[in-house]
Amino acid sequence: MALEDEPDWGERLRSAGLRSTGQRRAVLRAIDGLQHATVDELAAEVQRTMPEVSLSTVYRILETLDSAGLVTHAHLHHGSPTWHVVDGDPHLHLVCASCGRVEQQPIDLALGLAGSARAELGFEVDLAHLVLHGRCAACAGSPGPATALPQV
Amino acid sequence: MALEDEPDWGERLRSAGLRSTGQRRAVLRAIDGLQHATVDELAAEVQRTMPEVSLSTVYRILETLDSAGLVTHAHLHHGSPTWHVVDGDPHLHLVCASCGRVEQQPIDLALGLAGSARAELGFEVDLAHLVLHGRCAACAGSPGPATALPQV
DNA sequence: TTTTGTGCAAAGGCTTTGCACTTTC
DNA sequence: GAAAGTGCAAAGCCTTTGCACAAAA
Repeated sequence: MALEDEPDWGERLRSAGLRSTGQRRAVLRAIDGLQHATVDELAAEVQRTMPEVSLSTVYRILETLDSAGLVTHAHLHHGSPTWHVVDGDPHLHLVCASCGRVEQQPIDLALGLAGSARAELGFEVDLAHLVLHGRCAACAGSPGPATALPQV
Repeated sequence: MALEDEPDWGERLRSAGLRSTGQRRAVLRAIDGLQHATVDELAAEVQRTMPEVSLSTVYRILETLDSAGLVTHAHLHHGSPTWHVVDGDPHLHLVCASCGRVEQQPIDLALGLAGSARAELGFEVDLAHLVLHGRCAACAGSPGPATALPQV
């Protein structure tokens, strides 16, 4: 979030062998800023500063960035996928079925599971794509003050 | 599927407070037989014996059965959800990103993860909805072309 | 007989595609 | 200047909905 930490998106694009266009940088910036945003949310964010960017361009950019490995997506909710930047910091997602909130956790949480799957089944779990559905602390019954605001 | 083990779908429907129609029984039978089938696959299976059953009817029946708790669905792949009957036997799904195969495993595999999530985060994981993406033993081990095949 | 379910066809929403123009390298 | 990217609009899925008819209770 800190502006000074803002990655050099142009550089990242070039490193990935892609051309650095204003639209692509804007989409990267939007994904990085919004975290877990849907296509429409990203498009809206981009169009705030570049109103002429079309939805189809956003779709195409997302696909390009995805195959280049710069971003990835997960199906956290039923409808559209949500997107986020691929950092050096893979994480898994916890999605609350009650309040809809998404939280991230380091993949360490699931290292045991991954180990078991590998040892017992030979299955290599992709932890960065792991989504845990369930109920967050607030909704599961902790009497605590519900931070249970609907996402968005 | 041993025929003698075939559940009495009409009875199940009635118990759930639903009317027992030929279409509903056929959809239940198809879900039970195909396992992890998509809407189109289910419709095709049903239409094999009841050609006049329309796709919209299958959609409506799935929604009805879902809210009645007789079946459930998971988003195993990107597109359509896949459906399966709710038995006394919850399981989690392992989806191979290379060959697209889906395997089921008892939820025991992830009990440790669920415990950690509860203890450390207060998050109650819904194990029956857990999907592990990754590479199955065949695709992870064999350096073959499997890793390059687009999912079917 | 009343209530609920189904078939058909049309409408909706989200995503992809074609083509001419613009931008990057 | 060549190759790649973008905008716009149209086309394509998949899914839902409206309405008259059919089936279940």
